[in-house]
Parts: sequence; C-alpha cells; structure tokens
Amino acid sequence: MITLTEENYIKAIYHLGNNGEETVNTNAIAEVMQTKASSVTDMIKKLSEKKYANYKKYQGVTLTKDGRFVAVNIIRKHRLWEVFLVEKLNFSWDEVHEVAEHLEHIKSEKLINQLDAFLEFPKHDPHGDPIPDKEGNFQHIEKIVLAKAEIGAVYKCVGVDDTSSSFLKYLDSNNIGLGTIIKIKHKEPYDNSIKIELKDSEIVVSQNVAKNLYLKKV
Amino acid sequence: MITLTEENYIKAIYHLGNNGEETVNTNAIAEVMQTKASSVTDMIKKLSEKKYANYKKYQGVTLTKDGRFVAVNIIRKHRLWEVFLVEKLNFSWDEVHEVAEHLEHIKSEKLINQLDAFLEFPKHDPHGDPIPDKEGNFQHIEKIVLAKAEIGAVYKCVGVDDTSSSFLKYLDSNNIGLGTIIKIKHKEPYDNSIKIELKDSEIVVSQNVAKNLYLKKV
DNA sequence: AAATATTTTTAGACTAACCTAAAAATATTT
DNA sequence: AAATATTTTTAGGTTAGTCTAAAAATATTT
Ligand SMILES: [Mn+2]
Ligand SMILES: [Mn+2]
Ligand SMILES: [Mn+2]
Ligand SMILES: [Mn+2]
Repeated sequence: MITLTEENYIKAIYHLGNNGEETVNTNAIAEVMQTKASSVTDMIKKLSEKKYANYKKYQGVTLTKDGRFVAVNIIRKHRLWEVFLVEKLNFSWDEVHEVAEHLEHIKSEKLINQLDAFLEFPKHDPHGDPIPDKEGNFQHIEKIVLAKAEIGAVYKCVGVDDTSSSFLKYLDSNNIGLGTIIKIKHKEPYDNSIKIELKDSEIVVSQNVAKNLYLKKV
Repeated sequence: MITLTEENYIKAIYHLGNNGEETVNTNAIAEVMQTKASSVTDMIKKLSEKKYANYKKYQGVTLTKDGRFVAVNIIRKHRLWEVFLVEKLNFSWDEVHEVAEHLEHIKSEKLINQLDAFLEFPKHDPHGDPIPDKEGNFQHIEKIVLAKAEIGAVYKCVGVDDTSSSFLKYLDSNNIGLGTIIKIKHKEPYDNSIKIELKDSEIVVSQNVAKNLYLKKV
C-alpha cells in the first residue's frame, strides 16, 4: 500500500529530478512539498525502505524503477483528469491543476483506462504536457523556450512551464494559447524582454514570460 | 477544515439515523466504519466540538443541521459520480460504489456542479437512490420492499437496498434491473421466499432478495 | 588546510486516527 | 430491587506525518 503523501513525494522527486533522471536534494523537496527538511529526510527513508527510492545519507535521492513507474502513473492520471475538466466540464486551463492534484490519487485502473478511452486517448494535457499511456510511455515533446527563440522566426506555442493561474490568465488576456502562432520581432538586451507579433497585434513580454512559454518552429 | 475520516463518520451517522432523523449509537457506527467503539467515541467527541453532531455521553448521537448538510453533499457527490461511471465510462452498477467512495471526497464546488450539468441533472443514481441538488434537497422516492408486496399485483423495480456487487450480479443474472416489471405470484410462508413472474420467466427469490429489492406499483 | 557557512540528519515532541483493556453507565433478567 | 449482561467511555499506547532545536556532515571561503 502506498499512501497519498508518499505519492506526492514520489511525484515531486520525479519532477525535480528532471523526469526521474537526476539526484534530488532534501531542501529542494522540502520547498516544493512545503515542509521542513527533517520531514523530508523521514519520508525519503520510508520511500527507500519501500524500494521506491535510492537513498544514501547526505547524498540526495533518486527514484528506483518502481518509483518512476508510480510517478508516471500519477502524472498520467493528473493529466487525463485535466483534459476531462477542460474538454467535458468547461473548466479553463488555469482552473484544472488544483482539482487534478486531488483526482490523481484516486486508485482504480478501470477508471483511468476508461477515462482515457472516453477522452479518445489524448496525447497532451491542456498545458501541452504529454500524457503517458498505460505502460508509462510518452513522447518527449519537441520544444524550445521563448527566451531562446530566434529573431525573425515563426513559432507555434506548444506548452507552458509555469501552470499557475496568474500566468495562464495573463496569456489568455494577451490571446496566447496552445496553437497560437507568433513571430519574434526583437529581443531587448537591457531586460531580456521580447517583442512578438501575434495575429493582429504586437506585444512585448517580460523575461519571466519568455522563460515559461514553450514554442515549436513552424 | 473537515477531514476525509470525519466525512465518512458523518455519512455513516446520516445513513444509520435514517437520513439524519434518529439517534445513532456507538456500536452501530463502529460496525459500519469497521472500527472499535472506543474510536467511535473519540470521533463523536470531535464532531460534537466541531458542531457537526449533538452528543450526550451514553445517549447516542444525532447530526446538527451543519452535519446533515455535509452528509447530503457527500451523498450528492457519491451518486453523481456513480451516474458518471455508468453513463460515460461503461461501468456496470455493481462496480461503481467502491470508486465513488473515493471520488465523493474530492472537494470542488465547480467540479460537482459542472459534472451535474454534464450528466444533465440526473434525479437518481444507478441503484435508484435520489440525487440531492446543490441546496441539498431531494425527493423521497416512493417504494415498497418486495417482501411486503401484494400477491397478484404488478410492480416496477425502482431500487435496491444492498448495493453489494454480489447482490447486483445476482439480479443481473436473473434479468432484474431498474425498470424491470414483475408480478407477484406466490409467497411461501415456510421460508418467506417469493415466486415472481418476469417478462418471459418465473423465478423464486429468497427472503434475503425480497428484503433488498424496492418496487413501485404500476 | 583551517575556518566558516550550508545542508542534512537526529532527537524528541505533537496531532489525528486508531487500538486494547479496564472502568463506568445503562439495560435486562431474575 | 438486586444481580447480571451489554454498551459506552476512559486510560494509556501505537503509527504516519509533521514540527523545532541541536548535532553531524559536507561545501565554500579565506
Ligand atoms: Mn497540473
Ligand atoms: Mn497540466
Ligand atoms: Mn454507492
Ligand atoms: Mn448508489
């Protein structure tokens, strides 16, 4: 049996370690989990005993194969529920994350596989993130961050890094969504802001925005 | 803040007390919650402090108005999710209860109201139980139990008391579902079994079955 | 390479939800 | 109305997940 709290730690370790590849340290986990480092140490020990994590004192933590599988499965559920909320229940993309944080812990194979079918096996969630299949496989989406885009080139928006409501609402208010086509007009060296051309407007976005919006060349 | 465990106790008290009307005693709660009486006492005290229950030592417990509202809301969520599972995800009526036990604790007003709309405001769940609206109101469904049906009369099946998978599968295997029309042929005084006529068969059901199937005269 | 700073772990405590065993209250028999 | 049985509560303990404060290990500066 795996608890809800254990699941959340595993997911945090997976994301912090760049999809379960790198070692993650205690303080980083404490920060995203909103707890103290000492609590994290306790939990890492437990995850290690349960064979979800590899842990050597003072040396950080990585996920085992089992741990990665747990993580990918929770992410699958999270993202499928996000699609459901947007596609079927008329949520907007800035409202789904919070609810999906809870729905992702419902344990029923049949539920999630039927949901997947009901949604017609979507490949990405409302933020452009890939949805793992039953076996835990998913494609890496090709994308670059707006901050590193070439001047003059034309791109399609394919994802966001920050999924906070405030960022997504900002994008909404500037008519930027997944699929939106933009052209890079100018990069301002002074503050790293970027001027982009949209369908019928031209706007300047801050470095902060430029670091959180993913693009693909068209 | 109300915990998942508190919610489950409140729901149990509501159901045991005949929709929050009657006093419920400690042992009865312990039985349905699968815990010990001493744990129940602890929890009742907590619910009483939080104003969800009225409690006098040794005198059993009733729900307050707040407590009943919590209960009805969880039941609303439970039953809407059951409808969703059957109508949209192709679950059968004997598979939904378990999953709904978890889904009923997801806390999001918007989620449940949108789900309600998506399902087109269903009035009952897959077991014939009424679904409370946003305000917590629901109609009492008129029904009698098969055990008390009149010989010779014709009825429609409108609900079940036992929602266990084994009972529901038994009904399935005998082609009895909600909406099925039956005629009462004979009551056997020896063991209280009842002979009923279906569309193209005649079967004898045990007292146990007769006590768990609800009917309405047609 | 020593001193200092940072990170991580340990030690000991707290709360929620549970347990067992014993005591107290209430209900039922005699 | 006593005696007995049943129900409920209390007392004290356990586990998961958290905390603070202090100790230990590692990293960075001087
Ligand atoms: Mn999300
Ligand atoms: Mn997402
Ligand atoms: Mn149910
Ligand atoms: Mn039901």
